[in-house]
Amino acid sequence: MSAEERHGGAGIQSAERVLRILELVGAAPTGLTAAEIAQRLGLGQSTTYRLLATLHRQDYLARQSGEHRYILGRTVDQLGRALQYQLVATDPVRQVLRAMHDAVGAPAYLTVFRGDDIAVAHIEDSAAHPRIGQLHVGFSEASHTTAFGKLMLASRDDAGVARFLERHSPARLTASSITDAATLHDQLDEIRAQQVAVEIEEYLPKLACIAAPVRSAAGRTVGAVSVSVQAKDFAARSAHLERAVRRGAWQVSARLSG
Amino acid sequence: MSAEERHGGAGIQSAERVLRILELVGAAPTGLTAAEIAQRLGLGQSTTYRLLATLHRQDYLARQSGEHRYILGRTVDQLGRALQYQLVATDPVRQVLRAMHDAVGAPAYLTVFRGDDIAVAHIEDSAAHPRIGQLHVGFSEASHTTAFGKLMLASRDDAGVARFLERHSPARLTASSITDAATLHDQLDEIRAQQVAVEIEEYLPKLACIAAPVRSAAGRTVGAVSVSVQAKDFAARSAHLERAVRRGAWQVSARLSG
DNA sequence: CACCGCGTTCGCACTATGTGCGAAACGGCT
DNA sequence: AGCCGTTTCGCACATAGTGCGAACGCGGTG
Repeated sequence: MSAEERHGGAGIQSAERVLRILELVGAAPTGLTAAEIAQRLGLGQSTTYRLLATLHRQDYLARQSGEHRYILGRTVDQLGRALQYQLVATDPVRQVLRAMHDAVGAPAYLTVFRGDDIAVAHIEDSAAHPRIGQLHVGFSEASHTTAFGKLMLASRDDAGVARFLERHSPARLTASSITDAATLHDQLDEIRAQQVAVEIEEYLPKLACIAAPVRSAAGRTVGAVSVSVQAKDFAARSAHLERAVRRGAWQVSARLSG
Repeated sequence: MSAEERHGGAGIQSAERVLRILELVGAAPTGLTAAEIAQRLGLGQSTTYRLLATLHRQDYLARQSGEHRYILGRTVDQLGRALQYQLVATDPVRQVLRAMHDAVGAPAYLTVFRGDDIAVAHIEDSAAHPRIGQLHVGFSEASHTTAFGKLMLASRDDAGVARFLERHSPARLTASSITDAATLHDQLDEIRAQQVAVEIEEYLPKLACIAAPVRSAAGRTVGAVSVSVQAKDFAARSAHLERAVRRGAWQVSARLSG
């Protein structure tokens, strides 16, 4: 055993290297040469070429004729598409979000829970009601300070929540962010009872968000539908918004099973 | 040496296994359990778990709390996005295609050359002028029977073309498809001279397509802009179409460099 | 033409690296 | 308790992976 972890020691070296190569090439807009990769990973030529050959064979990497640079290949595209598909942002689902957006006059979000991450699968907004903050389609770390983050945590049992908190210490984002585990625990229980999660200025100042759970055919909570509005408007509109997200989440769930 | 290739012998076994796992998981809409993966690959438990641990650590795979299934993780998303970015289908570029579509009243395509593959980066169409055939956004094998495929081959030297033909024997798709290497060679020369490629019913019956090359700042041909129309209309409109794709390709090239 | 510089492949010797097997620790469920 | 299935651990073996240096191929250059 050379280095790595002293005990346990998962981590197949050559596998890690291959994965790292993919990331390197992905991060380089115009690709990388074998030499550059070898150098950045501190590997010998021989080894590098064999790793690259493996990636090339499986079409994870491609290279232009003539050029000596490696770029991402078709298999990466396939994987990305497969993932996109798994995020269920299909046309019928988008229509639901659009209807929600039109009904409440605010940006509507579909998020999908993936391990400890939350994937924003789709955002339906408009010039009049633009998406807020830096929230964009793609993966992001889950946070207990967002309405859908709460929903995700609420879908777990105590042990699951504990495991999450071990890895993600509850950082305070705004003055209203919860940092106390007991308080969070209570709030999750209430969310489990109501099947709706609310967040007011815990994630971003001036903003509030309300989310309802999307379920798989088997009943598992797999994601959330949410809308975000100005915090000052929230109290007056909450009943209406709640009905809208509940309906939207239900419709999305139905579209999934169908 | 166990099996695999008798000589030479590229192919890092554990790397291949890791990549194969990614594909397996990607192909399974709801993910796979460790046992299923082990079984499908014919591997021992121990080994499988170590490979999975590696993928999990680097966030190529994720798993829901509670669930024992592995699903694609955030790094796959990142790679897919990086690739998308490399395909240059940015907003300004799309605007160019939209303008082309409006100008010629036909679907407009942006393709990017990637090794021996062609990636359809974007299609701009409309209800009145829908995209044709099964051509969709994503990777596909290059073919000398498409206008952009010809353009890609024309961007290579003789050796490069030869290498391509070794792997992709020129199959006849329609009655008009070229199958003779010498004829193809001549046509490629003409394309190099004109800097435009035309295809009439060589790929799909009743359809014609005209494409112009997109270039990188360095002058390399990196892709193509094209429009496809009914074959019977082509002759009468060809001058107009040619001007449109030339202008579009130029504009896209400029957007890339800028 | 002989001489580089660069990218790529080859051969080889060494042992670290990856492997399978079996046992054991978990965790849920009845 | 007992009985799943899942996951971790420990160990012994040799395969699979590694680095090094040399050879090959090629395009450009004085």
